[in-house]
Amino acid sequence: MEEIHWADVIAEDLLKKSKKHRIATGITPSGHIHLGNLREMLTADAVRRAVIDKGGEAELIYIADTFDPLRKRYPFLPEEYEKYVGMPLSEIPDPEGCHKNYADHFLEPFLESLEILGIPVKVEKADEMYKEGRYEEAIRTALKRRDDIARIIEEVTGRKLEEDWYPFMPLCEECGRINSAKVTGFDDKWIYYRCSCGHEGKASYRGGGKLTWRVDWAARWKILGITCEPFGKDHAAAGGSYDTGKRLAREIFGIEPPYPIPYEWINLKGVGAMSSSKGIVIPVREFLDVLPPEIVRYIIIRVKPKKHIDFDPANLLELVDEFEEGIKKKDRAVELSLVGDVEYSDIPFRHLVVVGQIAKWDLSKVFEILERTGYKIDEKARRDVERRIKYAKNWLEKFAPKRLKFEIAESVDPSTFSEDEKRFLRTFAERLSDDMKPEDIHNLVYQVANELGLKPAKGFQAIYKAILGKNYGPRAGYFIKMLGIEWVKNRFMQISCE
RNA sequence: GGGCUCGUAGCUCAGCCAGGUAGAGCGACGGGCUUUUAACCCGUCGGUCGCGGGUUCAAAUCCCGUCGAGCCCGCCA
Repeated sequence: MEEIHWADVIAEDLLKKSKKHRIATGITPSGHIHLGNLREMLTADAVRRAVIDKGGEAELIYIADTFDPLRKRYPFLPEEYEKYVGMPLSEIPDPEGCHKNYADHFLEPFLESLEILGIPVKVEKADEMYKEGRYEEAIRTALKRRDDIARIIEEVTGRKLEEDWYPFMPLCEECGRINSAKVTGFDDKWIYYRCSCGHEGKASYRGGGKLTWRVDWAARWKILGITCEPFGKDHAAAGGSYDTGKRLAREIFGIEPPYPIPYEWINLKGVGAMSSSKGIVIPVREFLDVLPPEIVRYIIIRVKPKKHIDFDPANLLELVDEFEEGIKKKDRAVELSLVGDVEYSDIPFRHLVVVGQIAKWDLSKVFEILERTGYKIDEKARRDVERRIKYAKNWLEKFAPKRLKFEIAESVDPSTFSEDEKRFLRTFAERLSDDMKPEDIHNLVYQVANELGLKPAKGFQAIYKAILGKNYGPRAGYFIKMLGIEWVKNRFMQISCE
């Protein structure tokens, strides 16, 4: 039986309702946006592609909650940022001074990442939406129907709202905070408030504050015409924000709530759930230097949204193997992960990691070795290797387990070699000559070992020990050729003549 | 207390939604390749599908219950 990818299942569902879809995503740019956040984007994008593949229309909207207050001074912020707590992210200066404001600082690299990942989004910044008055009607509705909204929230969550609760958070013009003022009344023109800083004032319907989270969410569905939205499991819990949003959408705003796609967290192996506030984070942008976009997409798209992902950067090779296997089999998850018209050659990433190290990341040497190891280097392969070798290098440096790395030892101590090993190295070195091919060199190991009555394995070990200080290493023939016959001879003689 | 997910081979998991003879990869074991970084090829071993009930001609799959693990329910996805 053929297995249907989860994105296709959802797309089918969506298309039963309508041909056209707007899928919403939303991440608060309060800190580095990380791999966990990315799940929302990729879940949405996989569905978008699936809908289009089935002949529908779909687009992605990314709502940046730039008007949300800074909740606390996160560990990565300087002490003086204490004073900005409670102010909207869009109104706080960039902690590193390189962008227009705090929100943009984290937003921009993220948007750059989305582009690399091939995720086309229409970006909406919440602060701008409020300031432009796009929320105006919703705010009026919400204030007028305060009692109905309160009742719904109380019914769904089982918690009691305060008498003076309003679904609106005024932005205090005195202290600049958006989470400290209480609405005291409203008329057609203004919303009146009293702030905990002591200030009393009036707020505009355009940018003078924002709706509280649960109401805001339902309101934006209406304003933007959202038909589908992935969201974290926290919102999906019974009595959570989706449950209230659903009723608010129908009963207050008169729309059908979007098709929900709850998804699970991504755990960093051995560390825990990724969370910007806890500082457990690999910023997405950084990730994309280490892995090609299609692999990053695959990490997430291969798994059903409701299953949690344990992500272990050190184990990536297996995943890449699986991906490369999937290309051949035209696996759907792989198909949904490929970006643009990238073409893969048949050279495994795993192999590039080894070859790159031998070639010391010199491209022409890389090709030389690849050809020697039997790969045909045509245009396609050339482009592919040029692209992926960079990732191999970065991955190796950042995430790879130590055993995959090797380095030429500066020097080795001859006294750590046995007589047999020395004898082997000396004989081997004497027989080495410049005109030998890698294959000849490889064969020489067997010849010499046999002549000396040693097991070939012993010979190989001696060679690696002499070059790397470890008893294993890359294929001996081309490795030695690569290093230069003279150099190897010298090293071996030096050890064996001590 | 509520919600979600998971429990299938030694390990990682697929299969469950649309019931029809238990699958893959890795590992282990055996063999091959003039061992090479977690290379390749062939083969073998390996599972009471957490447990108990129910529905059915037929259940890993659907229903009820139960045990165990993880996560989420304070406006962080």
